[in-house]
Amino acid sequence: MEMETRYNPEEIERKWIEEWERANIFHTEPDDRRPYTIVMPPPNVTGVLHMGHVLDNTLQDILIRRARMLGYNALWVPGTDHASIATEAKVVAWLKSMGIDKRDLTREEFLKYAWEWKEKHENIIITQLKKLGVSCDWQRKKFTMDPDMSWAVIHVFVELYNRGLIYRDLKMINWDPVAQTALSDEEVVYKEVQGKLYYVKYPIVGEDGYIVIATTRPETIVADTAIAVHPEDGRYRDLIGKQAIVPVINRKVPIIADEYVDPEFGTGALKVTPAHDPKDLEIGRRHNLEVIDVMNPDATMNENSGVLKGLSRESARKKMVEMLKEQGLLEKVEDITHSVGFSERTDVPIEPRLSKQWFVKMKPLAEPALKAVLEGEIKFIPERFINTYRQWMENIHDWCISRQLWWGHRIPVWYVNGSDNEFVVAHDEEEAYKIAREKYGYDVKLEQDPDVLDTWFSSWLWPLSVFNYFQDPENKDFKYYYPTTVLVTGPDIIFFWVARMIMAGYAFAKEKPFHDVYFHGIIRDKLGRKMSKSLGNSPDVLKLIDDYGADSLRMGVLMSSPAGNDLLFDEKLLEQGRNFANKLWNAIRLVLSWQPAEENPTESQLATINWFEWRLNEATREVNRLMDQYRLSEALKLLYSLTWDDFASWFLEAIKPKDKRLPKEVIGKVYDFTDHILRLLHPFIPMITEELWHRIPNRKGFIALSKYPTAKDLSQFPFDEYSDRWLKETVSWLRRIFQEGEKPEILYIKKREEDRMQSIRPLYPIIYALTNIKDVKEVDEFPAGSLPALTGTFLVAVEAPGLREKEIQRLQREKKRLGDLLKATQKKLSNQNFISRAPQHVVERENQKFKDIQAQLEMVEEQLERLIKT
RNA sequence: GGGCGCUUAGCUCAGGUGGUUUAGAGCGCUGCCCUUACAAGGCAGAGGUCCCAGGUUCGAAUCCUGGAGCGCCCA
Repeated sequence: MEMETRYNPEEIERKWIEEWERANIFHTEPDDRRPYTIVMPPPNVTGVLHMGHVLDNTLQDILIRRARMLGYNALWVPGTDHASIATEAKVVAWLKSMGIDKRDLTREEFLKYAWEWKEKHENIIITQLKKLGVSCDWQRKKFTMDPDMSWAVIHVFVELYNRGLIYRDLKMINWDPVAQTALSDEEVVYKEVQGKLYYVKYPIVGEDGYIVIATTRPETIVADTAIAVHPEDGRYRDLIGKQAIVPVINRKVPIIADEYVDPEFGTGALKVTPAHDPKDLEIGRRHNLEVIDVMNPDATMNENSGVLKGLSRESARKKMVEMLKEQGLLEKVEDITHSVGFSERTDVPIEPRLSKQWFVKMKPLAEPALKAVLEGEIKFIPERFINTYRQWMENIHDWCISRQLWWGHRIPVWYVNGSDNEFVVAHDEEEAYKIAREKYGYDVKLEQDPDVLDTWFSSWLWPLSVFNYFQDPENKDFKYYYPTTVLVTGPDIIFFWVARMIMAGYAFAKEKPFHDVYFHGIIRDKLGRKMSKSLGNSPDVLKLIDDYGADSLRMGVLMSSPAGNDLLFDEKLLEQGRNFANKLWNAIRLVLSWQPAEENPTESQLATINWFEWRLNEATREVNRLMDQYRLSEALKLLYSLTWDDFASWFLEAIKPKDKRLPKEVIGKVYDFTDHILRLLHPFIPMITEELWHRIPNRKGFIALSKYPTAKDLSQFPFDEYSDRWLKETVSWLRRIFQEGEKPEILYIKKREEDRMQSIRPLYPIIYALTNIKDVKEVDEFPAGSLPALTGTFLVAVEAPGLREKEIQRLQREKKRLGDLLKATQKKLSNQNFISRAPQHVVERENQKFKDIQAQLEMVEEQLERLIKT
């Protein structure tokens, strides 16, 4: 088979993705192997694949592919999420672009459009995901609004309601005035913004004076129902119990004392607006204050706001400030930086709003979930996220789960005869009527709650519901695959999703949803900013795949993303991946250009094979160790240098024949090593490795289903890290000498302890293969006039008369370095504390080091003297 | 205000539980090479007070305390 000189991923990647799918090799059923299970964090059907998905899914694919190759029954369940609020916003915008107003549609008509939109976009994201080469079981793909998944959501609502863990209440919630729905606390993003602090004078009733309050929201003055001061605050003690007049609307309100007030902030006097601030509402409840709501759902001012009626919050603020100025009640305005909550989805300021919503009581659910993580029943990687988790769980608030939207799971509550307080909770309308009739008699009329549930109220059931736990808790998939092995996700959704899944696992199945949680970093742009559509700094993933190939993309994002650390994305990273793919391609191209010959292997070939077998096994052991600890990017870096440096630059160069012919048994070994390396790499870069593997003669099946290499016993090899270093440094040194025009043929090595000599002796023939050296002589003394050098921990020399001056300088530098090192070592060894307290092997090592350096230094001095004399 | 993290080469980052004789990688940089696997490459090389100050220790990039700068999460 001909191979291009440059690797071209496009066609090859497409081919193997199709082949794998055709052979359906990633589908599994329960059997007697051990399971290794991952459920995919489902991407939204709203979007396109972004860099976060690439990282998240690449990590999962690496884990699942290696598990499969290690002999586990490896299942990766894919799926998509309906993303209630985000999708509804997109559909509304889409309708608008067609000239349709959502308000002109019935719920049913709207949902028809929404489903149409979903079908189209779900396909896009799945196609994109497949392009990454993910090995999930598409046969088991789920969507959070599939009938069975929806049933589970409804069932859980009913179940939790019956357990007393779901309730409806009038509370201050986070209101998104653009999406016009309630949000949970987690969907509010706090940002520091530049604002103004307005100091406003409220006249005291029956007196001449004023009480001055400071506020950032003067438009809510029209909703004030009290002024509060701290009970200990001497400035205002006399005013407590009196009344003040709210400016503009001239309402008389009481001046009250409350511990909540911070005397340090502003003037120490607080305007109390129970309908528009959560803290004020608490104060209001403590003091039985009137609650006056002055806003409409779209955050315009309503009829209670008097002259402000009909204005937006922003215009109302301006108008209020003008009026205060006119009336001389605005004392001053200060600049202030304060924290304001914004909607995660629509990015507008949240309006705190009193509203009747559905809530989940979280405390009882959180308890076992917190315990599981603190006690290590569920492992977090990296561990530090346990702190984040604990902090949130220990201060958990009830979860607002109702959303004033149409797209999503409709709340299974039916109100009786138009009542707001009388309702039944049931799986469906039929059951609702049954329950209602029993409770209220036969003439009931039921009307279902129009709202839907928070998307995360379905997501938290994901690991349970994808295995159909709720409809059939004893089914064999669930029994076999649950709990899943590992969840791979970003720390940004630790509260939204991870914590709640753990709660759901214990609340329903009485068992954790996963053993491990692997948190990866967030991908940011070059400047460290989070990627977002509004910034336009999110690269087009499909274009990146077109330009570099999916393997290179996977490799690029992985090379610098250790667990939990953010990654600054730069297209340069992908060049590294692409260059690596090309290197691998060409290395195998070289291997395949060699022909087997009926010859005996040379001494050099045997030595090279022996050395590389040792290197390969060392690397294999290390890679497996790293991967067992989820240190995937470290494993990949190690494989990168194994492939590029040890295999391509050293092994292949040393074994490379002059005439394209290699002895049969040598070529067999080369194929074995190539096969071995491709398997090690396969989980990381699956497509190119599958392709190259098939090009090695006699490979059957798929590399994706082959066995992952594990290390052999290494005790038979005499090598260690020092011998490896000696080989490489000696060759580099010799190359430098050849570059200078010298042509030595004999390498002299100063004899050392026999076991040390044995650790490098088998490498001599490799030096013959890589340099012009024809012979190595182990000597007690170097010949007069020869050039010595220290390579690794050995002294070597060649005859190179032309380099005398340069070498004198080099040796002088070397002498100084060794002298310093010797002094440092001597100091250490003369320290009695060191001798008595350090572990014996460390002391021995230091002793050995001292002797080595001393011998080396003497040698260098001697050579230097000789060079100078001649 | 509370919590978590980061600071190592020009840039981006690795460096389990302290001890690897010389702290690493990729990119960038310098010199020489289009040597029939690969110029998306080869060979050789330069480049680092490991943020600062104390401390623990025989020994600290690594552990502790404090400080400076930066980032994230929660309130």
